[in-house]
This record gives sequence, structure tokens and C-alpha cells, in this order.
Amino acid sequence: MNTKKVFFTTPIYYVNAKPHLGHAYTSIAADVATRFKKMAGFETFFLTGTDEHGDKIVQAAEKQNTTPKEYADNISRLFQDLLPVLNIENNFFIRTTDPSHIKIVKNILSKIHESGDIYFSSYEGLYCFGCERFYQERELVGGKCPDHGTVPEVIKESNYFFKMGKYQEWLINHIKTNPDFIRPKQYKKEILSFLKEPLEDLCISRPKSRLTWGITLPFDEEYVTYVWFDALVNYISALSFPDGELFKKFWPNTRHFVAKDIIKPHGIYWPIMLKAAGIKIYNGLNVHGFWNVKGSKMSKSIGNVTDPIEVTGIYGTDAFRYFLMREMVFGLDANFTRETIVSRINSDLANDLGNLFSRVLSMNHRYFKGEVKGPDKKIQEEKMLSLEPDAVTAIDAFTKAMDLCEFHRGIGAIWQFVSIMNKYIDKNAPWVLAKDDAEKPYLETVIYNLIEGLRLVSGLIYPVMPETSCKMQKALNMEKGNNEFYTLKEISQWGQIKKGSIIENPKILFPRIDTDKIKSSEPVKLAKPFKPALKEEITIDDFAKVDLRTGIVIKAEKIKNSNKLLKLQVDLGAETRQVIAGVAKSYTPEEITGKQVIVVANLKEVKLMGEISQGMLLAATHTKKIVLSGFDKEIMPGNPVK
RNA sequence: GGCGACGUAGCUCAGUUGGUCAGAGCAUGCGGCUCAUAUCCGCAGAGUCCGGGGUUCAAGUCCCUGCGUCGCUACCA
Repeated sequence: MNTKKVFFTTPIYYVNAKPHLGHAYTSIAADVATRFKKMAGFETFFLTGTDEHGDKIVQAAEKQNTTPKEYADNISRLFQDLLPVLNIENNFFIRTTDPSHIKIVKNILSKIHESGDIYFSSYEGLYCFGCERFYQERELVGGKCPDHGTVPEVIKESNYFFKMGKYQEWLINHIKTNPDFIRPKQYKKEILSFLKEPLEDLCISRPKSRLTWGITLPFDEEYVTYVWFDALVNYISALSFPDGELFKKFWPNTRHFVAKDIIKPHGIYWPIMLKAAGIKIYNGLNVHGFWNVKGSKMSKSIGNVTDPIEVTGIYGTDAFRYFLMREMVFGLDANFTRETIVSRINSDLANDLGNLFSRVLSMNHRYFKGEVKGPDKKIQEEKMLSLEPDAVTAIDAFTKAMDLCEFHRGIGAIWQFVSIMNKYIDKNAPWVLAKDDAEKPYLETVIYNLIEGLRLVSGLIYPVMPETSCKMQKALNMEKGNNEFYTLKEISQWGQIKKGSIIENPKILFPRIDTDKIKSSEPVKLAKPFKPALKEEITIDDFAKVDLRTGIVIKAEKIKNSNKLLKLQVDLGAETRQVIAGVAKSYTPEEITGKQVIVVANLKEVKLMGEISQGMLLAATHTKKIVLSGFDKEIMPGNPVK
């Protein structure tokens, strides 16, 4: 038997926070893809796990007075416990602290090091000891660390670097010649556009003086490897690279599922790492968008971080899985609100599918005491009663869409068939046929086709709603054993329902959710979200750190080679400051001269386009329009503004 | 500022290579049925397919430009 094989992964989730909606989506999407491929006859392997090394974990652990390992154990446990709640059937759960993983990371590092693609180099940078990290100049706030408010020190450090630039052309070519390598295609474009600029080499180490919570480099005891190098290797360490059966079986028939924020590591570092280590390149990357919640990005300060366990508890696992897969166009962002999920559940699940199931089975019960009758071939042909052609169409559209991870379309194809069945009932009006004994064969044919249709639907929804699939099949006397399912091939054959068997009166598949109740129990929050999102709350003391003063622009001139910056001399009373302001698009030097402005007077000076800037003007911006702040009456320069 | 994506009915969005492409779902209104979870079925809305140019016998669908939204990136103080 030469079965086709495919390997699906989620990213390994960083253990610095508990799982949220986004994690749940990625995992469910990969689970749906895996289940679908199983239906299509593939042998599959599905991997997820946690990423547990690095600075942040050490810091978080210290805060809780615990060890990094213990801290990681706790959060990793949360991710592991989430899986059964979401009904995710992973084959393995990897942790970057697993000894076997660590061994393989070292193996790969050695390989690349030996081939000469890792080199040692030192560099100077601005280092904040509080944060234990380097900052780029532009990341600083007023020349100070944004977290600690201290001025970072210039220090020299040596590290190991991975020669990524060497493989840039190769990668561009690889992406172009493998159109499915990055999907959907907007992300392929994004990566290619990024690759137009020269790739910088990747720093892959940290000295142990700064960080010990990591994997020691095999070629230098004094260093640990850093972030992505450790994390990405999980995809093959979990398969026991290089000699494991799993690796031989599944690599490189791999599709990685990731959210759009980590396409660079996966679309650039990872293939180059594989190439440099002489390992085959994985088949492809499936990139999805973000879930916004109530119209805003999920964030702690807004308080809309959504807990998948809580949501599942309210709506049920299958409904939650259905909603996520149906609502999000794979690749694009989507919005999560109580209204949208309730609307999906009520109209798609309760009204369309649930009610169809209920009405068909109860008619069968009412007219035939639950016994499954067969179709009358003659009448079926005469009146074109067979639903088989529509079923074939549905299976076909479903399969095509699911193959491309276009889950929303795959589901759409099933629901189109559901809609056809509802119309079919209306058209043939079984309740009318039931009044006339002569129409009995007609009635039997209609009901039979409907039951068959439900059988098909029960099979097709399996990847998305495994529990409901099983429930329906049980009701239809078509259930398989535990954890078993019908393959596409098996469900495709029309006319499989067991004639003569007795089908019970149906139970409700999906109860409707009373929207009135929700409205009354939930205070209406119609507040429009801020755009951009509101920053973190500060105290009056925080604000008091900013020294605002009144000023008057006494001189203004353009800066060469800059279409945005003006060089201003601003009178602050006690002294005249030079301020470089990015207002040239909206103000000419003539216009701005003489204006009263508000100046941030205690801002650390910086150089912009070679000119010293000793402050900053307050202004409002909307797109490209800039409007300076000012006063409605005359005021002396140098006054404090509060 | 640079690069890129997008802008289609009240809402969420489909619309492949230019010619039944002006659509679906939800919401709304009216009508029908009663098997069903007050569910289902039918009909209606008509929307300058963001504005303006252009290519073409023919353009949401191609080109240019303006505006708007979003992403990446930068000299954003």
C-alpha cells in the first residue's frame, strides 16, 4: 500500500501567556485540514507544542518566584489542556525543553556550523541592562529605554551569526518556482517584496552571561542559541530527524499553519536553515489573518482577549469550530463578536441544518413509524426526485475548496446542499402526499432522498464538527466505531442508508440561542473603538514627566533631500531651540513662521537628516494632513502647558 | 516617504484569464406552507461596483491619477 502522506503543524506557542482565540484558530484550522486529508485517504501526522526558552520566560518566572522550567511547565500545561476542549487530535505535542529536541537542535547547529554558514562576529550596540537586550536607536523613547527610562549603554558583544544572505537568490527562486509554497498568494507577494532588500545575517546566539535559559551551542559552551533557531527546528525534531521513521515517512510533505505575524521566520529563516543544513525544503506554508474582537485587535489593555475555553463553554465545541472556520476567509482578518457567532449558530446551525435534520426525521417517524423506506425508481425518474446530482456537486466543490484550505468555501458548499434540501421539501410537500395513500411511493422516495442527503451532510461536516457528525450518524443508524469516520470515497456512493432500520425521533442538534436574553443581560456597548487603539493607561505622574512649553516659531527653512522635514528656530523665552519637525507637507516655512506652538521641551535631542533637533511640536495628524496645536489668545513663550 | 493589498446592496463579503457580473448570506418588508428548533419556502429592495481620466466593439474585471482604509518598511520627534 502506497498511501499518500501529509504532515501538518501549528507553530509552537510561546509560553509567556495563556492561550487565546488566535491560538485556538490556528490549531483548529490545522486539525480541520488534517481530518479532511484523512477523509481523502491520506496518512497524516499532526504536530503542535510549546516554545519555552528565552529572556521573557526567565523574567516571567522570576516575577512568580519560580524557575523557568516550572513556569514553562505550567503554561505549557494550559496549551495541552486546551486541545481536548477544542477536540483537536494531535499526534504529538512537542516542547522545546524536551531532551530529544535539544539534541536535534544541536545536531542541526553543528551541521550548519561545519558547512561554514555560521560565523563569529562582534558588534557594538545600545544595551539596556534592565531589559537585558539591545535597542535600535529608533526604538528608544527620548533616547531612553521605553521600559526602564534609563539611558542604555554602548557595549560590545560577540555572537554567532547565520549567513542568510548567501541563500537569498536561491530562496527567491524557490518561492517563484513553487507557487504553492506560500499561500494565500498575498503573503507570497509580501515575502518576495521583503526579499527585494538585501537580507541581513541572523544573530542566533546569546552569551551565557546574559541568558542561560536556552540550548547551549554545540561548538561553544559559552553561548546558547536564540529564539527562532531553537523553535523552528521543532518541526523536524518532533519527527526524530534524521533517522526516525516519522521523519522518513512524512518529511517534506509538510504544510505549516501560521498567523501572518510570523511569516518571516517561517517563509525566510526556516527554508534557508533547511537548505543550509542540507535538508529537503518543506512543501508549504498556510498563512492566516488575525481575529479582531469587537472590531479591535485583541489586547490586554482593551480587555478583549478572548479565552477559547470560556467561549467553548458557552456555545459548545462544534459550534465554535464551525464559526471560526466559516466566518474567517483563510488569510484575511475576521471579527469576533457575540452577535456574529450567535447569528451563525442560529441561522446556519439551528435553522438550516438542525431544523432540516429535525423535520426530516420527524416526518419519517410520523409517516413510517421511523422505518427507513426505499425509493421508488419509477417515480424517482419520472419526477426527477433524486438528490444525487446535487450531492455530487456538493462533494466536488467541498473537496476542491478544502484541498486549498478554503474552509469557508468548503462549508459553503455543504450549506448550499442543505438549502437545496430545504427547498426540495417545500416543493414536494410531503405532508400533502401523506394524506393520499396513492402517493405513498412518491412520499417514500422523497423521504428516502432526504435521509440520504442527511447522511452525506453528516459525512462532510466531519472535519469541522466531528461530534455533530457522529451524532447525526448515530441517529441514522450509520455510526462507525469510536473515533472513526467515513472517507470521502465511502460517503460518495449514493443510496447507502440501511433500509428497514428504525430511526428514532430526532433530538435537537443545535438549540437556538435567544438573542433577546443576550441583549438584556449584556449592557449595550456601542463605543466605537479608537483608531489607532488607545495606548496603555498612565497616571498623572507619568504625564507630569513631559514638560510642555509655549513657543513661537521665529525662523523656518526647508531641509535638503527631505520632503517632510522643516528646520525651525523656536523661541522658548529662556532660550531658542532648533526643532526639526515633520510638517513640511502641510506648512511652508513662510506659513509656520510666527506661529504659537506647544513644544515638548525636555525631550532628549536627536539628529535627523544630520541636523540637531531639541524638542518636538505637538500636532494632530490625519493621514497626510498635519495640523499644529496652538492657542486662541496671545501667550508669552516659555510658559508651562498642562 | 517607499513597497503592497483593498475600497461592490444597511451589514459581512463572492465576483477566475475583460463580453447574462451587477451577485450570495445576514438584517428589513410583504406573501405562502405547517413536516420541523416561531423553523422553512417565495417575492421585493435596487447598489453612480470609491471619484476622475484612458485602452477597447465591450471594464468592478486592464492602464493612469486622486481620495480613503489596512499591512510591511523608513529620516515618522
